[in-house]
Amino acid sequence: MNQASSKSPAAQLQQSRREKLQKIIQLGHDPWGHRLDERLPIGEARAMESQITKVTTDEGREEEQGPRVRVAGRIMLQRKAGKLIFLDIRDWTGKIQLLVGKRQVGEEQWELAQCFDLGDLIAAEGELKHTRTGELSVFVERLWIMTKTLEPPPEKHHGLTDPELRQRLRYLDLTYTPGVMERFLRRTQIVQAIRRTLDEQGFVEVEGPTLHAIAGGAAARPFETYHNALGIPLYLRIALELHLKRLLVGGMERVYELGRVYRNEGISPRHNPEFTMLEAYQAYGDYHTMMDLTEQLVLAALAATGQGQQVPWGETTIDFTPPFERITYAEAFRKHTGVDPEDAEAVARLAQSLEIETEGRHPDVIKNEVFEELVEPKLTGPVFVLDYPASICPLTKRKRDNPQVAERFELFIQGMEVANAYTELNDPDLQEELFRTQLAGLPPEESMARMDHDFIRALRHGMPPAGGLGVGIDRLTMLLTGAQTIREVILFPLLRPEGKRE
RNA sequence: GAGGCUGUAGCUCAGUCGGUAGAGCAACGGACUUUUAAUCCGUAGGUCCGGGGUUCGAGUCCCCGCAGCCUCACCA
Repeated sequence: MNQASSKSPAAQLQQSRREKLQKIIQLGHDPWGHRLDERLPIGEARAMESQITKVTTDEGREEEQGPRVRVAGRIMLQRKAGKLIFLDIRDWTGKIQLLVGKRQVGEEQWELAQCFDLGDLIAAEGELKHTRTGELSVFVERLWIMTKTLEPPPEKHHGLTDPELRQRLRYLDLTYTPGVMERFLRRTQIVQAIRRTLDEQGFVEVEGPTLHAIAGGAAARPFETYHNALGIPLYLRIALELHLKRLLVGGMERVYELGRVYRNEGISPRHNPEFTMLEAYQAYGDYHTMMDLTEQLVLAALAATGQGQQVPWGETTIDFTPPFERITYAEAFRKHTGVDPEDAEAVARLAQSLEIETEGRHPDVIKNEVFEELVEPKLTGPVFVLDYPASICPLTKRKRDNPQVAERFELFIQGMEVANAYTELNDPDLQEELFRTQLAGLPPEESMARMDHDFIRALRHGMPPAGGLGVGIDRLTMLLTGAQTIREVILFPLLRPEGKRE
């Protein structure tokens, strides 16, 4: 019959929008808009409600007089009532109703308003007053199209609910799913507060390399890539640690990096292949120094989100009242398993009952698997677990009076590992030995590849005794914003590529 | 990587026992100068995730694949 009926349904939905786009051009407007000065964020415009006064007209009627405001935003809702249109527009500070009357704006502007669709970005100027039903509104005298939209927005009351669509179409999720924008803005506040706190304490922020010839500093499978001109394989970094420690050697006494690391591993509600990590190193400190710092960082982040110290989390509440509980690894183990962590045989029996492989493995590794299985889920915290078995801590200094125990702590909240800190190992010979022990069991070519000789050389040049801290920013943000999955705090979590479209 | 669940209009969702694919919102046409998820009348819109199979007949049953979610595995 006509071309429209042969088009795809999506194209048919676009068609009326494209026709309106042409109409806007015919009316002499630019459908893609341009700079707009003197515009007020909607939140600020709303705050001017108090400036509205009541006056009595010459005819003796009482009416309102309000300030002139100019606002811009996306059309969320449109109600047409004859020669009157009510538009709800929204920017990232709030929502406000616009009242557009044909008589009030004139023929030309009225024609322009006929070209508006849900989702369009528009601007309006007029008097801020209340409608008859008391709704604060802009009584429009002038309208602009700022940007025409060609796709229909999501359903107006439910928004997007399909988690896949929410992640793929995050740009829609941000405006149409309640709370999403707020959560990501909170994430920014958290990161800002952490930077501010560190900066105030004299730390300097640096940017280390993300391409590593040797992916060290953590145990994780790296992403592999290749440099064409140099003809060498490279890895995306899995940790910030080894380069920051080199800077400690270089004399940067308080140094941190807040950046992305990449781990080529599984995806889960708590794992995304790329995530944001803070690592901070303080010369002449130790793990207790970093424990205090961690607490300060968490509290500063919390304060920045404008919340109290009781934070809702699912069905329960997390109590961030300082000081956070502190418990040794051994005590925590005993408390939550009922087994003496020193009793290797009892630990092994417990491990076997959990179907953990014990054959030919180091007792501390077995113990730690039991710990992860039975203890970590019970650490609702916030709780600092300190003094880890030395054999599972290859980058950590041992306790002076007990070389079996490493000066390391982890901060657990709701069973999640949020922070990890050490008194940093600075003995180059011991470090080299621990690397070798750690790598024993790996094929020789792989173990040589992982041995970072330059890092050992750096230690031989002298790294001051220091405390080092790592904080998982995504997980911390989850906890401070009530997000039950990491995908709710990462703007664009990794997804498989979309199949064919159109 | 394994198992379970899910996938229907742009969006949110129904779809009985296997018998011609539905609603709301959005869109389009019409009425309405104080609406609030506006309302009322009318119209149009489908690769039922993809591919095979069983059947007279498949959105529905079976097999394979794709994607998402959950659990597990991996994650010193």
